[in-house]
Amino acid sequence: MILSNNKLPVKFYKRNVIIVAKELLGKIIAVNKKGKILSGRIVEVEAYDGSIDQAAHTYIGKTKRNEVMFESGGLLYVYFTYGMYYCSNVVTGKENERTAVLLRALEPIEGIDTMAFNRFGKIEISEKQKLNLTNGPGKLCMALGIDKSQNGISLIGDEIYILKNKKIPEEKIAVTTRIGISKSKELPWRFYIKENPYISRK
DNA sequence: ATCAAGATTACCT
DNA sequence: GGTAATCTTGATA
Repeated sequence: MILSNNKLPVKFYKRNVIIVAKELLGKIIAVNKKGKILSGRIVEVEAYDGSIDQAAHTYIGKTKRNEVMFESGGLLYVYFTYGMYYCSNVVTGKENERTAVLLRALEPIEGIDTMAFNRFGKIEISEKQKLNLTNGPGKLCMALGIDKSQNGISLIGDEIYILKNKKIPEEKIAVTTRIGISKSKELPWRFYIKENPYISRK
């Protein structure tokens, strides 16, 4: 059973997006749906910074869609993309810093049966399907039941929160360019835990 | 009003 | 490797 009295404090989030991105690796994100807990260990993330990064939604300035990213750190930014998927981000930095960390993959921990149902419509899944449960930004939102209604909620609240866990040492963090973008491709802002089988791809 | 692009995924060869 | 699915968003008129 995951305890919810060990949440990361707001201060954790109000720092530079690259630092927060790396430190989010290994932490536990939990969703509390009417008392039912779904949780997973964060194993892959990407940083987005609207001040210099053309791939960030906030690069163009504030819009209705991206306004949550302009708030100060500690909120969840959820957006809808490709007509069918949601993606979750952790807002970082100070107000108007317009930075966030995209959650790209989790290692499922608690509520795996519910996640399996959310993803595949059934509870019994193979080992192979288990690896495919939360290994992508759209997949993990589907598994955890995250949608637009959670856009802007506090990560210090009771519905969605992230728990403290020991820091992943630098030598176990892989650094690469980000996936699925066409602008600012060269920025090395994707981070994942080396050797982890639940990452979206090598 | 119309349009192109998109921080993706599943399924195909 | 490639591509269809599916629709919101932001830009342009």
